[in-house]
Amino acid sequence: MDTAGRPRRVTRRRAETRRRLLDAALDVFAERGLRGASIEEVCDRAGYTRGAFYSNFRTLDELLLAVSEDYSDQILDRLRSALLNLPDDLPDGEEVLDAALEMVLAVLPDDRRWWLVETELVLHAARNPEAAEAAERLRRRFAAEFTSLVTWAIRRVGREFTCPPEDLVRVIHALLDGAQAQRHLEPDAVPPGRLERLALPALLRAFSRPAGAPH
Amino acid sequence: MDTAGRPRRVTRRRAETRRRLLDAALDVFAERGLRGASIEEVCDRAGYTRGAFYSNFRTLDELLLAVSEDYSDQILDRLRSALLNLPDDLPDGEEVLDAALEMVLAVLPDDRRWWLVETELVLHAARNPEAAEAAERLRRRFAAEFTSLVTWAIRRVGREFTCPPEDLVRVIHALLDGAQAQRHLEPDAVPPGRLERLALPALLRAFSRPAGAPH
DNA sequence: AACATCGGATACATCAATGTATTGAACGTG
DNA sequence: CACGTTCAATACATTGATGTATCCGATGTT
Repeated sequence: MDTAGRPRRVTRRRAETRRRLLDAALDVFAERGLRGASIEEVCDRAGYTRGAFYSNFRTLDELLLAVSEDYSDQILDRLRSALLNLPDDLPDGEEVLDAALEMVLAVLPDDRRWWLVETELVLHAARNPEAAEAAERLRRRFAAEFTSLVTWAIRRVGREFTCPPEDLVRVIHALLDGAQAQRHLEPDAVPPGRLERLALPALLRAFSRPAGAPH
Repeated sequence: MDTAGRPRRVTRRRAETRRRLLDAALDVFAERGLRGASIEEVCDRAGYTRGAFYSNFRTLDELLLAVSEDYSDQILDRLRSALLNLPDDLPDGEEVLDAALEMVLAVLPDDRRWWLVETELVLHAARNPEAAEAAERLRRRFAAEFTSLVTWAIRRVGREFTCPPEDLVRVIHALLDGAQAQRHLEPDAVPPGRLERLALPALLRAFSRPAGAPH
């Protein structure tokens, strides 16, 4: 009924239903896309009828957004714990960069469903002003957190930026996005991490330097 | 009726109808997406009824592919003529790279519709085996042509690769893709060419060197 | 100019999905 | 344990889109 209404308290049953709907939706959206998915199919897979859906969400659009928030939080958690827990015995000099990079790559999800759904959300937001606002919030939150993590890691690794951190993060983000797409489109030609290992070391070295080094 | 049938000869009228349908479809797919678009809306905008559609295509999927082929050919034409007509008075040394880069950036389309439709096709292909095959062909054709253009330009500019050309092209492609997405999602934060000018010079210098230079 | 073919318009039958209104069961609270 | 509330199931009315079968005007050929 209302998702923006009273701060309805969530019973156990409700939480469980929502969880299962979100999980099912990730699958269905990945397979069929936003407009290609039907409310009924999501409910079927979650083991409910449409009644459950209408009791928890108003539209498929709203569900897509919820799925995205949910998953994106999971990614941030993993990234955070990977970067904040870099081992103490990192190698010295330049190799430290590559070591840190490996840590990050290891923790980034290679989930095809997520790629599909994220892309779907991007498209949806690009077309729909209301969705755009919500997606923008999500994106900002992610970018802010990501930037601060990268900043922290660059320092941790004994380097400093030679450009605004936001710029570097944008470039990294762009590259990760594009690489992800190629990987999923041509899995054989582009094994996971391939493009990232090619480009990121060069970029990181171009946009940061050992701390205290002369310009 | 048949798109794979007899090589039906195209009358003037037919060609015109097809053109207008393709143009209308670019708009409609951009606004609504593949599954969100209706055959009727495409026809309305093109100034026809659904009869015209069914006489030229079998499904919306087929139309999407046709639109993509059409537009992608246009891009290749522009790229080709830009790169093959680099001026004779290019600057010397390292700046030649930047000069060439500017030429390319100037000619790449910044068409929001195209970004939307291309992304839509990617998603569609990722989900649909039959579409995947067709999209794959398109992609290959583009990549091959693009690679040979870049290779030509790198030589033309007095440099040589320090990695397989395909790798560099993939990295460039990934970056262009990701940058395009950011640009369209946050037009204010990411003006056209911003990320490209940040990252590409660094990447080009990392993966090519002046011809004949020592390793 | 007459004719055969082609291409697009129209009418129709069908279907899948939606949102709402209502019901009955599960839940957890006192 | 009983009661009131919450939640999901069900039934129903409605809609928008699809594909086909048919028709008629446009096109270009001899």
